[in-house]
Amino acid sequence: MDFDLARPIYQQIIDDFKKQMIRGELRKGERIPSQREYAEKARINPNTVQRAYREMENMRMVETLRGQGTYVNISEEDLQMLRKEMARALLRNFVLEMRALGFDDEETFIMLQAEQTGGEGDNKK
Amino acid sequence: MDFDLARPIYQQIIDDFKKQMIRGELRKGERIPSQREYAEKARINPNTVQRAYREMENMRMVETLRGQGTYVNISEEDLQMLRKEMARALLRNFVLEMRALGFDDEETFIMLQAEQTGGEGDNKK
Amino acid sequence: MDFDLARPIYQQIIDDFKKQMIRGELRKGERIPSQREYAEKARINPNTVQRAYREMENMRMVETLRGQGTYVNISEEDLQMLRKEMARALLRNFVLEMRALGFDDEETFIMLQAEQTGGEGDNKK
Amino acid sequence: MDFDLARPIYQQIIDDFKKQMIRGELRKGERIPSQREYAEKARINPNTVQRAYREMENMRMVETLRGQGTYVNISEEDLQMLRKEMARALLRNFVLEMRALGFDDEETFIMLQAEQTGGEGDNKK
DNA sequence: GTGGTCTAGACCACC
DNA sequence: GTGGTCTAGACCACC
Repeated sequence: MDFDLARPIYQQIIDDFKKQMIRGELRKGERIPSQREYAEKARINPNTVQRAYREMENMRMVETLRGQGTYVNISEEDLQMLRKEMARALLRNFVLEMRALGFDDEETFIMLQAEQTGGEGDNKK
Repeated sequence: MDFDLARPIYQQIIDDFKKQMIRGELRKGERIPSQREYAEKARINPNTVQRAYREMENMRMVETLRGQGTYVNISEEDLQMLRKEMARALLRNFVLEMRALGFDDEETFIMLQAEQTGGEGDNKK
Repeated sequence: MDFDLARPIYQQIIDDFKKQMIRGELRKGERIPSQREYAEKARINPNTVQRAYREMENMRMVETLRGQGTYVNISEEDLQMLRKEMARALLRNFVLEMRALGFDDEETFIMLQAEQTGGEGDNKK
Repeated sequence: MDFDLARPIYQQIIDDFKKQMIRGELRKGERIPSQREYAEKARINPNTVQRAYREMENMRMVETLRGQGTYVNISEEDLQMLRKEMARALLRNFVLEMRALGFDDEETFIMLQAEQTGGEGDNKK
């Protein structure tokens, strides 16, 4: 048996930005906090923030302008792809976990319905 | 922003046993590995294993016979409750995460269907 | 023949807190010493204190606020139950020990009266 | 706060013999096990047994005949004194503990009656 | 062999 | 400062 480790912080930072972008809380062209600012608020090492920002730069999620700051730089198209990817991962994991508990897809399906309506009311667009 | 920590090892051990019991791989009366055995195989400290075993003892999931070993001790009833609880947690988390990505329940519903049939074939009982 | 072992320290710690609560010396909402503080005063290992505190947490005798401390959290009702339980255990043990010495209940009864009045004066409410 | 240690084994041995004598299970003139025998059965160090036997010898509870064994040697009178002493200690401790739980003597008295009749039937001579 | 208790101490998040 | 997790290892009773 192997144990799950904590997801690396720099990846958690990236995930957090991804979610904000997907939710529309962070739009193309907007400035994200400076690395120093972020590190202080989150009380983590600036190097960790730098790594997250660098990877987002590589993925073209953001653009860094030397001496000016870092700006969101993601196309609507890429955003949609990202959104679908993240949903797909959630779905896949969910289905597998339910099966591991011995629920067949039919049951999972019914339970999802119950959870959605029971949870906290409707959530229609 | 707060970061996710690793789930404590002793809890991961408990979760693992829970899953094994739910799947019927570990039945009432069966002996689980000794604390030392487990610690050596998993290469973790015996104290960590002991904490997991002690908590399972407190939850009445297992029964410990000094000098003899630790035995599964969970009623069919409790097992069913456990199974439902774990499923409920999965469902709840899944629904919330999908909403956080901006999918409404209808969409989530449809995507689940797609995932189930597309994933790896049917999974009917 | 088996010999009596020392009652584990962590249980003695719990018993001590129970008694303080029952006597009203420690009331709901009050803070108990930090784990380190207790360990230093009693000159025992912090882990031993932590085990006692954790078990009290599990029993809902106290509530732990991370980074803040540990607070008494027991209902008046539970306190009364605890008090009766502890008295019952004392009584049961006392009766059995007296019988083991060959005193019948009548004799025990009379001796108790003598002890109470003779011991250190009255103790009426 | 100080913690209770285990009562020394040699004292536990002595207590055990005292109780046996008081109950009449061990009478004057009877032979008790050899030190070696006792140590093996109880799986304790022979030195510990020797200390217990030596102290009983000093108290004139037993008499040791070199090369022959150890024999109970206690007068009926001393036995009665011993019995009363042990009862007195039990009583004293019981009364104090009940008071510490906040029960007044009247209450203790009534609870004792309930315990005696409720416990396991009558125990009249 | 088995589990139970305890010490010593590291490292961490949260306040 | 607070509590939480984990390692390393001693020593013990019980089988």
